[in-house]
Amino acid sequence: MAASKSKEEVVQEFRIQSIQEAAMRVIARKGMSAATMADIAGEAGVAKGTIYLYFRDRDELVEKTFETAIGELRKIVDEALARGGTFRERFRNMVAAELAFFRENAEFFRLYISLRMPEGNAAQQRRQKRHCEPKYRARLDAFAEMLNEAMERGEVRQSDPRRLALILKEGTMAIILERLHEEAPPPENDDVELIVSTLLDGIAIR
Amino acid sequence: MAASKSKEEVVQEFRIQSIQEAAMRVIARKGMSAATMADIAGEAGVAKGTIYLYFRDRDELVEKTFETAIGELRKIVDEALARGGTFRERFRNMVAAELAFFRENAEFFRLYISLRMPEGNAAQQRRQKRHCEPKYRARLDAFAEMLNEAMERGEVRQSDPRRLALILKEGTMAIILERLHEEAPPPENDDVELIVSTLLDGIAIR
Amino acid sequence: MAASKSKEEVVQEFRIQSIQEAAMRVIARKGMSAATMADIAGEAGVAKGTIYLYFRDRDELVEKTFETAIGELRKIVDEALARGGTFRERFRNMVAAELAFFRENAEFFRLYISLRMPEGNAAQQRRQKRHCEPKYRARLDAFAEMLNEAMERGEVRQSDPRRLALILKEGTMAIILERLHEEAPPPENDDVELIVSTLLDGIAIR
Amino acid sequence: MAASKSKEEVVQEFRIQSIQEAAMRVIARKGMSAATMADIAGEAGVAKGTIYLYFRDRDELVEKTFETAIGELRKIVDEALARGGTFRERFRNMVAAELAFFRENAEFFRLYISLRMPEGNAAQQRRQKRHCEPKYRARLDAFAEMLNEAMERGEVRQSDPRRLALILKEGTMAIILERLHEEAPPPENDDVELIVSTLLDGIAIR
DNA sequence: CATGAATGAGAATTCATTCAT
DNA sequence: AATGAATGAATTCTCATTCAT
Repeated sequence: MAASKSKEEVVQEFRIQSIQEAAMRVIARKGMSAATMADIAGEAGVAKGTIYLYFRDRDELVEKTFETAIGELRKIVDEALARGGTFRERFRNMVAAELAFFRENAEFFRLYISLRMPEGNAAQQRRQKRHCEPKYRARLDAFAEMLNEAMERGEVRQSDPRRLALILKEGTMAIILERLHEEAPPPENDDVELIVSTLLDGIAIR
Repeated sequence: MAASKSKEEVVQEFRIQSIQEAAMRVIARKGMSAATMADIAGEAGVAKGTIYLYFRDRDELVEKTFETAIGELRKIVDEALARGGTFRERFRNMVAAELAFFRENAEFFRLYISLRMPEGNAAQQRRQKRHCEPKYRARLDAFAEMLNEAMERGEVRQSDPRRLALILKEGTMAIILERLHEEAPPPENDDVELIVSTLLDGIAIR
Repeated sequence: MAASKSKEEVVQEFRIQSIQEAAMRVIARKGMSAATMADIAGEAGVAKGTIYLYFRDRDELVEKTFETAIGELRKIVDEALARGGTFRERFRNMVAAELAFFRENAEFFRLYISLRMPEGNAAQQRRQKRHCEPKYRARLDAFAEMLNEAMERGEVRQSDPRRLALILKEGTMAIILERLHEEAPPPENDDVELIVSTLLDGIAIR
Repeated sequence: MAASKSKEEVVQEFRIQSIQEAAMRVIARKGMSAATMADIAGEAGVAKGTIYLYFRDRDELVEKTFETAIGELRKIVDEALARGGTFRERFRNMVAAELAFFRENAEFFRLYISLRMPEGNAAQQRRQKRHCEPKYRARLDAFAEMLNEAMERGEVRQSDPRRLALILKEGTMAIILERLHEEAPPPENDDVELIVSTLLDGIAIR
């Protein structure tokens, strides 16, 4: 009834985590289609067959891996938003949290970007099937809701909240991506300020 | 005006174009890794072997296809920018041109998004190698330069032009992507206005 | 005496040997270029993919197979030579050993003959690359050295030992080849005597 | 009735000869299986399709090419033998003629060597089918006959003439092959003498 | 006649998945 | 539970041959 896990469950969770982390690293390094099960098994330090004890097939492994990773990002962002304050403060906290997350999960980034791909590729046979597009959508809707509330409070001007959410999210993401490429990116806070002021205040001089 | 092409050249260009268009369609439909040479040949209405008369291997086909597609986008955007006017007008023209391009090349979109992936996947073995990341970068730099000039003219507030370019481009792209998903997207002009006013004027109420 | 092999090593060696023997049989039967990986796999009783667990590609399989086969011939000939005696005796032993080897490895013969092809086919793209020409050369040099010693002992008249080695080796080989063709070749010993006396004593009547 | 050829026949013969010579050069350079029809057409300076106007398929081209080349060798050797004299003289003339032929047709050599391969590869599917093995056999038989006559005249000691022919032919060929490899081969006459004395007088000191 | 672009059967190679140990 | 050798379907690529121009 309580939360105590049997030793078997602990081992099992550890295995699952190791394999997912290995999958993330390998996919990040070699790309979605070049990452083979052998690569992932090697990176995880297990035999190929072992992966199939925990995941039905390659698709399930990739899907679950993405879900787990996004779940973590979600937790971090939610915590940032929960700290309350004005919309500007909450947006700043969110951006800062995302920058920090990707700093520590740089490898994951390339994965994440492909998450945003539209689904609809009906017959997409082998790799990279449905995956967690839905998760990304859900995250976005939550952010749109936050924008909506801010509009109602008069903090943000009236507009389609979903579209604003997209612009803000992707604008932020663009900077995160850029930082991953840079040898010596500027201090995180500078970029947080740049993003917040650009998106909240615009770039035009009035 | 002269420079007339021999019939062979015309035929050759036509073939190359047919194959590239087929490749775009198939990749858009089935995804980068599920698109086989057989699929592409079938879609193009030629035999498998024929593709190898025009492209060394699968990698070259994909690479060249992307380059061609980006080249077209570039042409369209350059024309929009050449129409001059204030920064706001030029940005509006550019956004409108991009929206129009993707409206007519919806299938291409999914390709384009993967273009923006960071390189660095050194050993990425087979598919989806270097590709045209550089092209995307070059496009971005041109836009950053335009922003820089606008700053010097006092139309845009001082900031890192490269970062602003990223935010504006990806913010725009996010809306384009969204439109591709929507059953009945709003009039293009509405979205152009939304993007321009959001990014130039910000979303905050002062 | 110790150096006992783990079971895995034994199995691995067995597989390698099976595949190489299958390759020899198939190449002997169908010729170098008509022998496909599917043929070889079928002959070996394994799946196509299995071959690639033990050999990088077709070229490596062929190369290694030849090397192994020549190594065996070498062992047999070396044993014959080690039995010592006059040059005539040693040559006779060598010839007899080679005849016996090819009797039991008739299939291998057609392979062997192509081994002797000159290299220099620099750009030879796919099949039949460098291969074991060097091995054949090394064997020849060893025989030339034996001739040299015989000259110093006064058993053989002075001449270029390398050229003599060539004539003797190829003269012997010619008979071996002939025997492979014949429905009912004469007793091996008769041919051994014919070769030895022809090459040592000449055919002219003085 | 006379020998005069129409212009068409002359052109046709010229084409056939060009293509065969190209085939010889390419096969010599790249090996039997790596030599493609495209290679040969390119070397001959004609289109691929043109070859099929003169040869049914690749097999016939190779076969006819070999036959032609061997025919030339045959003519040269026959002339040498026709000069008469003792067996020793005639053999010397023959060896000298062969050395000279291969000096001027070095590229052909690698072809020739593969001619001597045993047939019997029943189902040998694609390349390198029956070919002119028979021609080589016929040449050999003629030489065996010459040996036979020399035996009857008491110039050569009694033995199986066919086997002697083989040893002499292949012994000679071994030296020719060697010369093709050497940067600076010794004077042709030295090798002629070496071959003649080795094979007629033997190498043993009595 | 000559051409060479197009073809497509067939060969090499890869890799997700299974299963005996 | 874990392993990794073996599998074979699926894929890329080659090249002899054809045929419309």
